[in-house]
Amino acid sequence: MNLKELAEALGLSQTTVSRALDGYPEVAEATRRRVLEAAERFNYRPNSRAKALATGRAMAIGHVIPKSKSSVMVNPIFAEFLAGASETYTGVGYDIVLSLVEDGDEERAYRDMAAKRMVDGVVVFMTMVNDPRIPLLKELGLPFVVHGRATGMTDAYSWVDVNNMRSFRRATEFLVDLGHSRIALVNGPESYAFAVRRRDGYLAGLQSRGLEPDPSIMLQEEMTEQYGFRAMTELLSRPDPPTAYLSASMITTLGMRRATDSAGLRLGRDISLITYDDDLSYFQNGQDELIFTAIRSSVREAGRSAARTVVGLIANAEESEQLLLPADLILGQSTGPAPRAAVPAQAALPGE
Amino acid sequence: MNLKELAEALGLSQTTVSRALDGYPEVAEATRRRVLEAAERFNYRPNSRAKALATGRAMAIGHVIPKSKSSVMVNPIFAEFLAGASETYTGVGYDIVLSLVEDGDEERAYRDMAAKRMVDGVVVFMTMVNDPRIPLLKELGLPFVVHGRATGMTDAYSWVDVNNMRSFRRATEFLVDLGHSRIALVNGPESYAFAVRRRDGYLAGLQSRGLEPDPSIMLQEEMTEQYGFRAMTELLSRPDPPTAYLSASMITTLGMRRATDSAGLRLGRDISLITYDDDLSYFQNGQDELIFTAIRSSVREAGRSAARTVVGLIANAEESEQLLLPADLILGQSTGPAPRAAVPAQAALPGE
DNA sequence: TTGAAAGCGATACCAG
DNA sequence: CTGGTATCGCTTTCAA
Repeated sequence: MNLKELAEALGLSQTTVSRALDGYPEVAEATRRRVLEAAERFNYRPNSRAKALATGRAMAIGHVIPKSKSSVMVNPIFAEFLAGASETYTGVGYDIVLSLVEDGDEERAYRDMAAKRMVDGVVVFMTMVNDPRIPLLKELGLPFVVHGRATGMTDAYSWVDVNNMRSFRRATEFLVDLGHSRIALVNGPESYAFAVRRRDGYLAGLQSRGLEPDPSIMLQEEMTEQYGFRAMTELLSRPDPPTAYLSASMITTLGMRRATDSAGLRLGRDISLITYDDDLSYFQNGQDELIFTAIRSSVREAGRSAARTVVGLIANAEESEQLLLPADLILGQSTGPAPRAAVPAQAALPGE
Repeated sequence: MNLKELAEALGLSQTTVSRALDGYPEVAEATRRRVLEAAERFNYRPNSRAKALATGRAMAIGHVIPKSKSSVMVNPIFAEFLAGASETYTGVGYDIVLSLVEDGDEERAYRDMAAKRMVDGVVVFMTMVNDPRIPLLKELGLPFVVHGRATGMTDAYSWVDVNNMRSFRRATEFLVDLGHSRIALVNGPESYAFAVRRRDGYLAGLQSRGLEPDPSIMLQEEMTEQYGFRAMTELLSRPDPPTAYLSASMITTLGMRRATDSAGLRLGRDISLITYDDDLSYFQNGQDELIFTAIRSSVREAGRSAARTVVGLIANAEESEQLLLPADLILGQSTGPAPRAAVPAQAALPGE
């Protein structure tokens, strides 16, 4: 059923039917009711391709994901972000176009999207230091929002981020306050902006407690299980292994736990481990381990916000928003008998 | 730059330019070269919305994902499948439209997709026993391929699956042969078709080794970390805890490992654990744990195949393919000194 | 308050 | 081999 047929069935012109459906004010109330009722009855939906062509709006947002970084897809953070974004999109009638591209094909993917007009805007993930996609998208004139913040950029652009720096600073301080002095950082690659911020937070945490950083226990690599396993195995085999660990991702942590098992060590007793995107419920279950829930809900909100922003940019090409969400940081310790009170989230500080 | 402008710049008609670009044979070789060169120079790409309207092909495939099952997004299997599918899609010029929907809104999501003509076909995930989406999509006339197989369906439909049943049978037999007689099954919800097949494989494995199943150690639930933790904690607290465990997903296993840690037990020494979608590399690293790599590569191939099939269905609405991929099952044991030889994959048996 | 008609940017049929 | 023109389904002036 298309507009023409619907209009014929109603004995009205396409114009009137279209207007009634889109809520234009100049259509008589009785007519509108009749149209709406018929549309419902015939299960009519406007053809989105024709609509896109006529209005110049595709009503879709592109999300380009470099494929080799397949860890991204497995990342709970990514899933959470996308879930949040989709909440917003469905609310305003936008669709998500997913583009998994080979590394190196990213530029072409964006150029294609822009030229083919499949999407009205894009969301950029896994932002790099000095990310080349930002000037590229500016050049293409494709509205975009960045999840994370590129560093070393002079241009203004819209971004949404969670407070990685503060999360890692507080986690580090927390571990120091528990008595740890050798704390390893099992970070993602510091070519990513978020990894740099996490490292900086870690360093700030050490410094605030008067500890010197040891570069030999600060690792960075693509966040896979294998990496976690190798890193932990190697660290534990040292003469003076760290007693506490900060892990950048759940997947990496999975590998680290394997290594811990292999070494016959027990988390929470022999060593402490804090994972960035881990889940709080274990702590509530009285699990014998340190838990650090930084972000699930913040990331979901970041997704919503990014979606709102990109949609706003499309409507008004001038707008440029920047939003820093506090990571809802909750720390727990179970070596004591009772759960520690959760540390309340703080408002974001400028520059963090 | 659009077709009209490109044609004007070349002093040719839109028709000729269009034909040259799409590789029609009747255009002069010299003209074609000239057109191609100009298109390249002006960075011209046909507007996909206009093309879709004119051809009746959206050149996009929809993937609808129920949101509450957010575990799906985190599932490595899902990521792998999507990566495989996208390889095929990019090869043939299709895009992926992702639709995360609230549970219960699924039917509406499919109806929308069909009526709005955003996509030419869909891929169905997390297939249920007697999945209502299959008759729905048939009714809508939207070409589709199912990842997994619904049971209890009489209609023919296209599906791609990995051999869940055989994987779990062989894993079970493997554990029995190692000397285990109490093997727990930490399964996904048996409302999903794949979970039923896994259970059946598990039961077949026990039976082939002359063991009686114990329903009290066969669990099923949505595959989250929390579930893994709770299930394992509970099982370990029993007077006669199982000595071996079959887990349905990496995420669930993560929770199970926590519980194992809490209980002060060590995998590979005190108990054995096999995870469906786990990674082989640990075994090769000499990790002290049983490893079961069933599927990553098979699932990627399943993704490719599903994409090929749905694209084929769109081209030829009569076609209906069904493909069962063997799970590339590799078992290892590290209690002995040397890695066991990998068990070679077998061809799929009918009915499995 | 309603309708006729001109696009939007491609494809594809029919002539030449 | 090349070009004119109708068409896809909708939105949006412009008239009535």
